[in-house]
Amino acid sequence: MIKKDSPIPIYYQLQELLKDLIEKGELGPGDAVPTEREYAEKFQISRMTVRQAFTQLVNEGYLHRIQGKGTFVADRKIEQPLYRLRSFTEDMVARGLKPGSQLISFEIIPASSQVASQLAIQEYAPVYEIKRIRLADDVPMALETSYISANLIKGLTEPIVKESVYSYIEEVLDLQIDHGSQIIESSVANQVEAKFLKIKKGAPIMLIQQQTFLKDETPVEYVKSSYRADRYKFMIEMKR
Amino acid sequence: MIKKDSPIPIYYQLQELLKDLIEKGELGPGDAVPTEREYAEKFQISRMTVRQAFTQLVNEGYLHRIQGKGTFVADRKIEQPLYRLRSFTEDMVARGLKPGSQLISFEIIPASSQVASQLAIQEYAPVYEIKRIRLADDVPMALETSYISANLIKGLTEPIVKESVYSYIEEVLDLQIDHGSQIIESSVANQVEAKFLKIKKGAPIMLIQQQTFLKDETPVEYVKSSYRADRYKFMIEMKR
DNA sequence: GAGTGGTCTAGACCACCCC
DNA sequence: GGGTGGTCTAGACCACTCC
Repeated sequence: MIKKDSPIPIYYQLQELLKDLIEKGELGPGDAVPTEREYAEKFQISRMTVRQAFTQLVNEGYLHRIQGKGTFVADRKIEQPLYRLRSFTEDMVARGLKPGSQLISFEIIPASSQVASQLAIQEYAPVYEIKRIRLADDVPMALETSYISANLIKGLTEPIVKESVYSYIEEVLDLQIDHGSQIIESSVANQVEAKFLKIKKGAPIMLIQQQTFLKDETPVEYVKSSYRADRYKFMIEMKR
Repeated sequence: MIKKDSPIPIYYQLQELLKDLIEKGELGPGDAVPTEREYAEKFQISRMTVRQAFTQLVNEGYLHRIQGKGTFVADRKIEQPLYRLRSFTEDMVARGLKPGSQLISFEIIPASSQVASQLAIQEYAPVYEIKRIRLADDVPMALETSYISANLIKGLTEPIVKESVYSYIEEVLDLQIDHGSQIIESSVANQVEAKFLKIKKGAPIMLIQQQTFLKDETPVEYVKSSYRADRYKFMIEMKR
């Protein structure tokens, strides 16, 4: 179980062991984890070493400690909704709005240097460029341009884009979208954004750039969106 | 410097001492921090205790360690993802900017209905209202108004506000800030914001409202901030 | 009072970096 | 080789929770 003569640190072995138990569901949210002293005794290691493993898992949000009581598997109640990556459609549904979409253009173009760097591909490599107006309750919510590597995601067609790109990637191609990073900034609408979003030029907009990744850090998609500030707010929760 | 007979843990005292040095600019990005053994010797404490302080500062993004070389003040990073709830000061340090603050006003006022509902207190109950200009590298970054229930957080004074409200709450009052929720939206600067932030009226700003909570969901603070859009981006990572 | 996590000690050896 | 951080030990006492 724990190899003391392994080059892998003991605290790390214990950490992975516990993660496994949690991820396999053998320890569910709220369950008490064996005490630090129990693990120290069981594996004949120092309690400080057990603490080192526990501490990291606490920092990663797997466990929480209560002095005098014990160590418990964390509820992911708060953590999950905050960090969950959603498609536009999922986001709107969660907000109680009816999602909609108008395709403006869909084509394969050579990647610009910016897009290439975001997708970690060669400049001029083929990418799908998908421009859409995103609607909520039939009113424009955002103007969105999405870039996807054509060499990674093959066979994307207009009908698929009108359905759901995420479903195609996850279900048809069986690639697992794992995480995304977003950069959010404020700006004001230019002429194009004003026209498509039906707002005045100079009206506030929220620019969101998003990269999405597979588990192995391969970038899948790069999206630039301009949201109407009068209709869209971004909410997140964070742990101290 | 370090009080060994204090009820405040030694590792925590050392942590704050180091944070101060960094925030006051006495230790700049890339500078080597005294070694673990040096601190252990200097304060006559165990090296493990020094490590505990260092480890937390590494996790918070203040320091980074290089095996065989030493421990260094973290480099400036342009876009630092926010995984955890940070004070303005912590946020700026993580971005490699020097945080600063100018107090505009500090008073006790009766809570408006909006503030009362955010803090889960009665309307007209006394709250501290703290208005500040937040600086990054000595240039205005945000205009911030913070509301704190005067019945929950007693004894807040101007000198404390000029130091660190979070430290006061967490260290002196021994209340543990646990999580926060933020609402981010885009807007344009009004006359007041334009004046304090030294931007033009109508320039884009990012409005961030934040509630912070203790573990038992008691709201501690409600903050409304207007960030200069040309200087501030919000970055977050999310799991699918 | 028994058990838990929180803090702390005074060492030890290892892996790594730099001279 | 000398110094750094990385890991680990085998204890100790404290604060807290629960009974």
